[in-house]
This record gives sequence, structure tokens and C-alpha cells, in this order.
Amino acid sequence: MAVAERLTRQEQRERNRLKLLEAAEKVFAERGIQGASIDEVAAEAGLTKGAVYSNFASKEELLIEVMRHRLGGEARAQADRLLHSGRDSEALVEEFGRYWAERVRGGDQEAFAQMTVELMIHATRNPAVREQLVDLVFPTAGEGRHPLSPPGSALAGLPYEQADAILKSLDIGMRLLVLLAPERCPPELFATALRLLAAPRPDHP
Amino acid sequence: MAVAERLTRQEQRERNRLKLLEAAEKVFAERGIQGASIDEVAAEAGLTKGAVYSNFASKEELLIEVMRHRLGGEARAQADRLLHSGRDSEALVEEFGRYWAERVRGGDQEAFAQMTVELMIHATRNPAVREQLVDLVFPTAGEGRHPLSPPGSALAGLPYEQADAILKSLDIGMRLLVLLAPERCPPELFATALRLLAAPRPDHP
DNA sequence: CCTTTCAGATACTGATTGGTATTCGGATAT
DNA sequence: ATATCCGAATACCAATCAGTATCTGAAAGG
Repeated sequence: MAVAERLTRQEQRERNRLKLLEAAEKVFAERGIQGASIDEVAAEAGLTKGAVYSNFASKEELLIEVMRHRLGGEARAQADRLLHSGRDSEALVEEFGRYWAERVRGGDQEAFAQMTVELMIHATRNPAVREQLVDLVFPTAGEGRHPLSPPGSALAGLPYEQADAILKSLDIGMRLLVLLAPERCPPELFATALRLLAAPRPDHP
Repeated sequence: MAVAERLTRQEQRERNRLKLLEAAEKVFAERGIQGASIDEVAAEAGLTKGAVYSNFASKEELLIEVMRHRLGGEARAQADRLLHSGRDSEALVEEFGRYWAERVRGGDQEAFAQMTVELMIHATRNPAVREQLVDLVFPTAGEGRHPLSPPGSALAGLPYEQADAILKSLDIGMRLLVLLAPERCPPELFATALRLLAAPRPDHP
């Protein structure tokens, strides 16, 4: 039996805010950003519209907070995992490939991919959102810079920015394709492409 | 002075249908699929809602027709261009890279990329649309199969389906990234990635 | 205890939208 | 020339939704 928890006001508020962020992510993914209604987000969190507008100024702000909440955690998780897998070139590539396939399956991740793509499109039309999203996707601090481009590989012959952009394109593009037609695009394909991209260069010892 | 053209009913109708399809593509891209209103589409075409519902059963059908109209033409154009560029491996890769960078710039293409991505997301949530879109993106007939995977390259070592899916992922992903942050992802990057993917394999004569 | 405070519930509004019912005017047929 | 037809315009409707204004009950504070 769970003890009926006594929660202070602040705790309650924080808990509700989190519930709203998670509900919003789910509903945004399910219905689309424009198609999602504040009422449904609130209901999904077991609250009402009042709670939403008490915690966020507008739908737009809610969206930005969801994005920050999720994308931040994501980047951190990825960097962590890759940093802990040793720095050997091939091992790194394999680990990244495995990581990708793993995530792209989780039911939770599906919603995430969907929301990310939708968010990018939305950002394209909204300068304020765009700026924030670009900062999240391309962190300027050395922080989020994942350690791909293993030395000696073809990818490594490129400036970091270029290798990064290529990997991110492939990442997001393949997520979208997996979402659209999993039967045509199995998750293992990412690792395959990665191996091609990071293959040792014949003409470059 | 243009002669005031006498148009037969059928001609007029066809002309209006086309105007609507083009207007719809533009408005869908600008506002998003859910955000676009039938009224705005009609206005963009210089017509009214009546014309839309006279030519298409619903917003959904309009969407599908736009998709068929545009995606069909696109695939044809691409196949044409690549077929006419000779079959030499490197030349093919370079031509594809050039083609990509060219298109991604055209103001028209921006709307197209935006709509395509949005369409994919939309399809993810709508089985009927999904099926049709998958057929357009992965044509089963030998028709749309573009002739990439030049022999001798690493890509060519893969089954056609896999190479195709990888290229399409990179294509759509990079289009999205260019849209979001052109300063981080110049159009030339596609050719760069392509060269890496199609590089001759060191261990495979 | 009793008052104050405030997070969240409830009630409401103005604007928008997909879709329909009806009308209108020019092309077509006779 | 006139009657018919039909593609598109106009008018209308019910539903939805972001945002606001107001209220309420329980925690904070004394």
C-alpha cells in the first residue's frame, strides 16, 4: 500500500509540470503539433487546461519546453554512451550503430522521432523556435559534440562540422524512413551506412 | 495583347484543377498540412472554396493528389537526368551531387522539401495516405529505380534495397537539415557524403 | 484555529475551419 | 434563340480551439 503522499506545494507543482511535459510530447507526436489541442494535453496528464496555462505562457512556450526537456536528455544520453565505449575507431562505429537501432525501436522513441521531425518543420516557419532548436541540434559548447569521426576513417578526413552534419542528416532521415516504412528500412541499416561512411580510406593511410 | 482565350468547359476545369494543385502545394508548405485552410488554398489559386470541393472530395484527397502530382514528376525528372549522364561510376556520383545541390536551392524546391517531409509525418498517422506515399517513394516497378550504386563502389556491395534506403535517408535528412540551418549544412555536403558512400572499396576489387 | 495565498478547475469567448446547401452565369445542346 | 447543364461562387453551419476571467479548495503562515 502506498502511503498517501503529502506533497508540498512546490513538489506538487513540479510534478505536474513534468506530467504536462511528458503528456505534451506524446500528444504532439500523436496528433501533430498543430493538431494537438491544449485540452488533450491536459487530459493526457490527468489535469485541465488551467494547469497548462498556469505552468506555460502559451502553446508555443510549452512546445519549446518539451523540446528542451527531451532533446537535452537525448544528447546527454548519447554522448554518455559513446564516451564510455572506448575510443577505438571500429568499436565506436559499432556501438553507435547498435545504440541507434536500439533506440529507434522503443515505443517511446517513435514518438520522439516523430516529434523531432515535426519540430524541425515547425521551426522552419518560426524564427524564434528555429533559433532555439538550432542551438539544441548543433550545440556550440564542446558538450554535445559526440566523438564520431574516428581517426583514420574517411569521415575523419572532413572538418568536424561537415562530418557532424552528414551524420545528423542520415540520423534524422533514416528515422523518418523507418517511421514511414519499417519494412523497407530496417533499423540495422543505420549501422551499415555508418560503416560505409567511416570506412578506412584507401588513399589515405 | 493576349487574345481573350475561349476555353471549353473541360479545358477550364483542367486548368483550374492544376492551379489548385499548385496553390495547395505552396500553401501546405507554408502553413503546414494541418495549418493550411481550404479557403487559403482556393484564394492562392484565385478561386474559391467551391472550386476546391468541386474538384476534390476532401482536404485529404487534395493532399493525396498534390503528392501524386509532384512526387511523380520529381522521380521522373531525377531518373531522366541520371540516365542521360552516362553510366560511368564517378561521373554518376558527381552528377547526382550536382543535381541535388541545384534543386535544393530553387525557391520552389524549398516548398517541395518542406511538403514532402510534412507529408511523411502525416502519412505515419494515416494508413491510407501512408500506403500511397510508400508506393511513390519506393516504386515497385523498375521505373523509378535510379541507377545509383555504381559498380565497384562500396554502396554497390549492398543489395539494391539497402543502398536505395540509405540514399533516400540521406536525401530527406539533409533536405531537412538544410531547411533548418543552411549555415550549418551547405547543399554541397550531399555530394561529399555521396562520395564517401560510393568510394571504391579497398578490400573489394 | 483562522486567514491568506495560489495552483489548478470551471466557465466562457471570439475566431477559425471543414464541409454542405443553394444559387448563379456562361458554355453546350437542340 | 432558348432550354439545359454544370462548374464555381456564395452563404451558412456545427465543431473546435487558444486564450481569458473567475472561482475554489487545500497548503502555508500566523
